Amino acid sequence: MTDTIEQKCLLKGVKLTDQRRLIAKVMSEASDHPDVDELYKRVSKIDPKISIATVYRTVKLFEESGILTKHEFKGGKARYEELNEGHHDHLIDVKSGEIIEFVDEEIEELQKKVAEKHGYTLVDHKLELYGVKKNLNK
Amino acid sequence: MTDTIEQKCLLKGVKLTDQRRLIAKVMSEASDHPDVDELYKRVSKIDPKISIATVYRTVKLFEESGILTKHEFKGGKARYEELNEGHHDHLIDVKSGEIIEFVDEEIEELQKKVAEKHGYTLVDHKLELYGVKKNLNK
DNA sequence: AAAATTAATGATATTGATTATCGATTTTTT
DNA sequence: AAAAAATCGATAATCAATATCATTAATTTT
Repeated sequence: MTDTIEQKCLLKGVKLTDQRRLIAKVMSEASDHPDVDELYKRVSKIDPKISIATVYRTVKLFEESGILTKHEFKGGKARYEELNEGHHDHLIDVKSGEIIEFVDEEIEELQKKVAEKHGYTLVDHKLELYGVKKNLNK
Repeated sequence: MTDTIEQKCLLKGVKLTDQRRLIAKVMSEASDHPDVDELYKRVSKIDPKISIATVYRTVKLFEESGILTKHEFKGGKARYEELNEGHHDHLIDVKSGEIIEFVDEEIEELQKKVAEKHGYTLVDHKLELYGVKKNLNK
């Protein structure tokens, strides 16, 4: 297991309040990619007083501190995920919405090469694959 | 040169009105990736009567007809581009906003493989590279 | 070709996600 | 403990995009 978000905040000097700590905890425990509404629902169960404005503010703060990443998948609202060393991309099931994480070193390498070829240093990238499940017993 | 948008509409049975024809022409002549506001500005110069609602409606219609593609680059509004056979991805200069188009067959192939490996058939994908220009005379 | 029906337009209201504001509360500094 | 600064909750404002609706244009029916 890797560091919790709370630990990362300590390391990066991001001040934690009760609300932030709660949001950190819920995001650390999430194994999916919740949007703000969903996250708000989850934290509200524990602290019904929390404001959605605080949730928005906090995910933004965490994102700017390099603790969360924001995904803007096709035609949906922004979704958030804990940012860990092991970067990955996403394969999205267009029927069910299920999200599968994957890493492909070869693709990563080729991306860098493409950028270099055009005279650029790659600083970020976004790769999303959209697919439909294959019928395996055909 | 490839077909104009107007020709594609004829082929695909998309009915053209004066407004749609104008939007088609402006998009066919565009070599960049304008958002709706920019497109509205350009068509307004020729037909000042046109409504922005019509521009929104038309790009949506063209997109659904497979004539335009919509790009949702990081944190900006939707941008549109004519869709031609030769698919390509985008390398975005994070400083200037300049957009460079590229194709990399090897990456395309690997994407399909990744999807297959997870039991999926790739139906779509999005690849965006974000980079900074290299100092060439170093 | 006029009447009737259907489709598209322009103007504007509405929506939905996100950000901004602002007074109240909490935390930190002095 | 008083003063200053930061954060919060509630809600207003913003911004892109869609929906509504009366008017105009195009198409079909007679």
